[in-house]
Amino acid sequence: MSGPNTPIRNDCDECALASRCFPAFISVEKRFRVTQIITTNLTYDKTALLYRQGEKAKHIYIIKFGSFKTYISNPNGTEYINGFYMTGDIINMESVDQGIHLNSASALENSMVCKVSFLRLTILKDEFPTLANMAIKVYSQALALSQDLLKCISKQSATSRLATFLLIINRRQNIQNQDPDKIYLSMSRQDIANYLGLAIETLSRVFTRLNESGCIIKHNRHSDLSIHDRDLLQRYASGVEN
Amino acid sequence: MSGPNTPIRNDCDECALASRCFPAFISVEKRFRVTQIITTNLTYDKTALLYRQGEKAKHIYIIKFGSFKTYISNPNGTEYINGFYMTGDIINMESVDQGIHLNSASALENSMVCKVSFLRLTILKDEFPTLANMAIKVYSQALALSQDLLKCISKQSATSRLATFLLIINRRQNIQNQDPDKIYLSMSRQDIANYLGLAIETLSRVFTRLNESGCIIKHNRHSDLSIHDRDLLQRYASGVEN
DNA sequence: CGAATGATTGACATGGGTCAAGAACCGTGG
DNA sequence: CCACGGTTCTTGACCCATGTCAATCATTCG
Repeated sequence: MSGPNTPIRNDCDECALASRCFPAFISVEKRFRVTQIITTNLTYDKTALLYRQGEKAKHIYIIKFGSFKTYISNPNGTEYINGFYMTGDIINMESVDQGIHLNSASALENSMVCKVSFLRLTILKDEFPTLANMAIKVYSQALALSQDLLKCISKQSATSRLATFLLIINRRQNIQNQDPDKIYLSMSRQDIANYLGLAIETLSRVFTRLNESGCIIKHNRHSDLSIHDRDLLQRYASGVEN
Repeated sequence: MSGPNTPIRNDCDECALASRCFPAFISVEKRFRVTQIITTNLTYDKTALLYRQGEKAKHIYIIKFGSFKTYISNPNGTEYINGFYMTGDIINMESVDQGIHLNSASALENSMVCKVSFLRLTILKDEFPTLANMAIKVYSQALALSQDLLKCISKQSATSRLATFLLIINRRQNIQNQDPDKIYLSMSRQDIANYLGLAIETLSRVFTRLNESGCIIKHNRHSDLSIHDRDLLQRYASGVEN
């Protein structure tokens, strides 16, 4: 419910993400220009809204830590989750064209983001032409990811949907994780079920089945998992195993 | 099976798509530069392969007419369709980052494409900086579309999946269609079923149900439909109606 | 015209949705 | 720290939608 707090500091240089964010494409001497243009370190509490579907879209958001979901609300009250975003991801790239938020975004946990207006980004791009290459690179990545995620959902069985989902989440978290088998699910079961097109009860049952079969381990909190038998999980994902 | 034939002509000026393709962002006097860099009017016969998953990716492809599907082949032989592309669409934008084809693409009908190498596009971009804006616009659109398509699949019931799919296809075809209610499905039932995560028989049954309920009309060939009761189709899509 | 491929329909089995109850977890206040 | 209520997750029982298998019909192409 709470909005963003005031920025704490304006320094991209000591950001852990700098190497795969805007500064990476700009020489160290000129980086001060970036911090002039990017609003850094906005905090959002769990459940806080980043933006609302239908509003004018003016910024992209880079997640420094934490996670967000994006969702579409239908007139009849139903919601469709269409994306989960985590550390290092950029939110709202799909709205740059139309300038209107095509979905709403809310924080899944206490999170921190940096935001850049489309307009200022264009200014920066004219100053630093290499930035255009970066934009294309990042967009291409985002498209690849989005097609990858499609794989979860176009599968027929609930088991292979969840298995695929877990593998993709794991791969994305591995960029910052130390333990390569650890999975942290910041979203609720309801959100996952919605995203995968399953009933929450089915999802829960599949979780227990994956646990009993020994391919994943559930820890104390239901948001903490680890992959125990990656090979088996992969076979579930591809639908060979049931 | 057959490959591309030789280019017929090299002229973007008289192309119906020019207004929403590269030339649109370049002054008329300089357009000759575009035709020097783009390979225009390659023809692909039905079932012909545009590129193969795993190969080095060097080009994007603009569909002049016709349609293509992209699909991922799993080691165990199964295929997953992850996209349908039609007139005006650009194929392979997701591979620009990694430089490797993440899927295979094949023609669903006799089609014509223009292709541009990533490299030459970068050259052109340096010459015409506005092109970078176009790239971002096009990528943003592609992302928006891909999220839109996700809606089809994350729905629970087969009926709302197909209804959503038909509405999206219709909207995309309306850009060039005269009759706004006409739908032409160049892909097989098998392809649609695969894409929507349904069995082909279920899909077929849903088609008949949509037909019997009067919301779509099937014409002589199974690829030709029209929307008869758009409102009802929309209710099916949103899951209000069953 | 006939074979091959693709689409539809029918009969049956089952995975997963629905409803309901119970368990685990979380935040709040004492 | 524990007690309490609300929320979220899990489990069970039941049944329907959809997958599977098989037969038929339609369409395409030689």
